[in-house]
This record gives sequence, C-alpha cells and structure tokens, in this order.
Amino acid sequence: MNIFERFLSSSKIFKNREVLWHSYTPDYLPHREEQIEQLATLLSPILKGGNPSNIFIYGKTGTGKTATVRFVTKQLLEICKKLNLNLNVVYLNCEIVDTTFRILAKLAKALGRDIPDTGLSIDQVYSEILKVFEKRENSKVLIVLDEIDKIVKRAEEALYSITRINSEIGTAKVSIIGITNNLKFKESLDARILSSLSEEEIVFPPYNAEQLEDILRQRAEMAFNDGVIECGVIELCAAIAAQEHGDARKALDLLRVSAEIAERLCEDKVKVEHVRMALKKIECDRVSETIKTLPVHSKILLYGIAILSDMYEKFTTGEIYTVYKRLCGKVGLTALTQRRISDLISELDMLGILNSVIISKGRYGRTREIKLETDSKFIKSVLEEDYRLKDLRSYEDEIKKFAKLILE
DNA sequence: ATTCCACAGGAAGCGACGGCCC
DNA sequence: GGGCCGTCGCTTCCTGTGGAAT
Repeated sequence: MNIFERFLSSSKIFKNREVLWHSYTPDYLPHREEQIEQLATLLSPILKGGNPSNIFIYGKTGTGKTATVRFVTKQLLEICKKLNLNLNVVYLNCEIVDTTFRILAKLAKALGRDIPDTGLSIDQVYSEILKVFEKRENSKVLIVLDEIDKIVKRAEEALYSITRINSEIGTAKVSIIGITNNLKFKESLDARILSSLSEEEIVFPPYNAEQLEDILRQRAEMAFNDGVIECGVIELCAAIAAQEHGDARKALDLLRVSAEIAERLCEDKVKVEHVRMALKKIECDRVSETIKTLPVHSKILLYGIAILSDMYEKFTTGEIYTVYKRLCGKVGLTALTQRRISDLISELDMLGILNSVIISKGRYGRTREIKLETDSKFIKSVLEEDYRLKDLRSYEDEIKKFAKLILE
C-alpha cells in the first residue's frame, strides 16, 4: 500500500478545513446582526459624500470585532466602487504597526506613497500624507486601528496626528475605527484625543455558550462531513470557550484541533475525549512556542525559575536573580541587571508562563512572589532544545544545593 | 507612630543597528 | 560614505511603598 494512501482515505472527517481558520470571514456572522447594523449606519454617510464619525469598538478577544469590521468594510468598498466613490480602507494591526512612525508610514503607503521603513522623520511622512490629500479632493479614508490599546502610550501622538489631518485638509476626510479588547483603555487616553476619537461607540458583548454553539454549528456544517461530530462535542467546545470570556476564536481552535486529533488517531468520529486532548495540546503548544522564541536571558531566567519551582512553590525576585546569575556563569554569559530581570519577569508573567503577585513582607521588604504556571519538567525540556542551554541539566544538582543555601 | 527592608517601576540616556538621505 | 532618524535592549539612578518589626 502506498504510504500516502491513508492520508487520502482519512479525510473522512474534514470536508473543508479552511472555514475553521480565524482569518476566514463567513458570509454571515451569527449574533452580530445588531453590531453590523450599528456600524453600517455609522458609516453610511460616506455613501452620500458625508463624513462618518470616528468609531470606537470595544469587546474582548474572539467576540467578532475584527470579523465584523472586515465584513462591513468589504461591503462598503463594494458599494463605493459601484457608485464610483473614492474610498480607501486602511487596516492596521497595532500589535505589529506599533509606533507613530510606522502608522503614518503605512497610511502613506496605502495612499500610494513610497515610504522607506526608516530614515525619514515623522514630520516628513506627515507632510507626504497631506500632499496626497491635497491632490485627491474627494477621497475618503477609513483607518481601522485594530488592538489600538497596544499603542496608546507610545503613540498617542500618532492618534493626535491623524485626528489633526482633518483640520488641515479641505474636503477629503479621514475617519478612524479603533478596536480594542481592553475595556479600561479609555481611561488612559488623553482627554483631547478621547473626545475626538470616541464620537461613537459600539460594544461587542462576549458570546454566551448558546451563541458559541450556533457559531460552531454553522462552521461545522461547512467544515465537516455529515455525522462525524459526536453529540456533546460542540457543546463542550462552546462551554470551555464560554468560560474564557466567550472567545469564539478559542472555540473554533478547539473544534479544529479536536478533529485533527481524531483524524490522526484514524477515528471516523470526533468524540468528547478528543476535545479534552485538544485543550491540553493547545496549551502545551502555546507555551512551548512562546518559550522557544524567547531571548537567551529570558530562557536562562526561566530555567532558573523551573529549577526553583522543583524545590519551592513560590519565591521572590531577589532569589531568582541570584540563581540566574549563577546560571549565567555556567553558560558563559554576563548577567543582566536586576532591573532588567524584573522587566523580563513581568514579560513572562504577561505571556502566561508564570504568575507573579506583588506582596509586602513587612520589615522584610516588598517584592514579587513568583510561581510557575506550567509543569517545570516540560519547560526545562523545551529550554534544553536550545544548544546554549543544553549543558545546564548537568549543573542542576549543584544549582539546587546553591539555591538551598541562599533560600534558608 | 515610626522605621526600614527589598524590591517595584519611572526617567534618562547610551550605543548599536538598519536604512534612508544627499 | 557621512549625516540623520527611529527603534531596541540595556544600564544607571532614582523615588515610591506595604506592612512587620520596633
């Protein structure tokens, strides 16, 4: 038998797996009718040559914000084309495009200007943009700033610049759609920007378990062959995702990975147990993926944390720092300062690899109490894949003795 | 009520880097 | 090829702080 044949025959489960990717925008978004309607209404002035207000969109991850905006702007572009209106929609993900310069540069590029990645000053880029607007009298630009909370601190001036463009140009007009999953984001904004930015607001509530089930059913119908999903699978995926603040993305991932696991096990049905396996797998993949891409010093630091958590449940910044310094000596690297390590610990915390809480031990100071979130053996094994850290395993006992000495 | 530990975390600034400009 | 420019990772110096110990 040809070794590939089983792959051909094993597609008993999937009919079309693409519909489960999160980049896929379906033709119909269940339980978002209201938001689509609101957004369409707010944008409709464009059709008559008017100026839409700036719009602010709130909602946690996986509540369909991006999908809805993509869906509505796509339709808007289609109709503008028909009506011969000049509209540009610039979609920027602020996690990637995260500085004033990069935002303005992207904007200029989208308007057909050739802007180098570095070298120009912000002002130069800004005036390039203004030039484009002077030429194109009737064009409208819609800027979608996804995950706008990622840049607020570093690029408030970018938002300011954009809102300022309008006052400096004539008929052409820029509108902003800001998308954020940080509900507290508004408070941190400068009052001037806030007032011009959030003229209108749309809130995306999290999906509840039932709604998630609807979404999953809709996609499952397109993605799978009939009858391969056992009863309870969709319900479980929906329930798990509902617990995590109604994240549809998570629900879809869960369903997809469950099916992939079932497929790999050569089963012809997706079962509840596959969902449980998928849940574990997704978490492990996430952690190992983030660990692998960490810079060396973070890796060494994490290695130290893994060793310490074999011995103690929780420990402080200072304790880890001494262990970390020791480990640096072993691998022949100069240790970073404690200040930097403190930042690296925060980063690891935000990545969800460890858990840190600031506590006060009274007379004995104020520090962060650190706890590993994931299995230390798993973390160590991932870290040892790095050739620079391979040798650390052999020093483990020595480090443990050393740690014992300073911790007691 | 005061003291004082062991840090947190802000501010400033440095040097390297990549890449444009003329 | 020297002059800028923005960014990044990092250091140095600094002020701030919750609460047990005194």
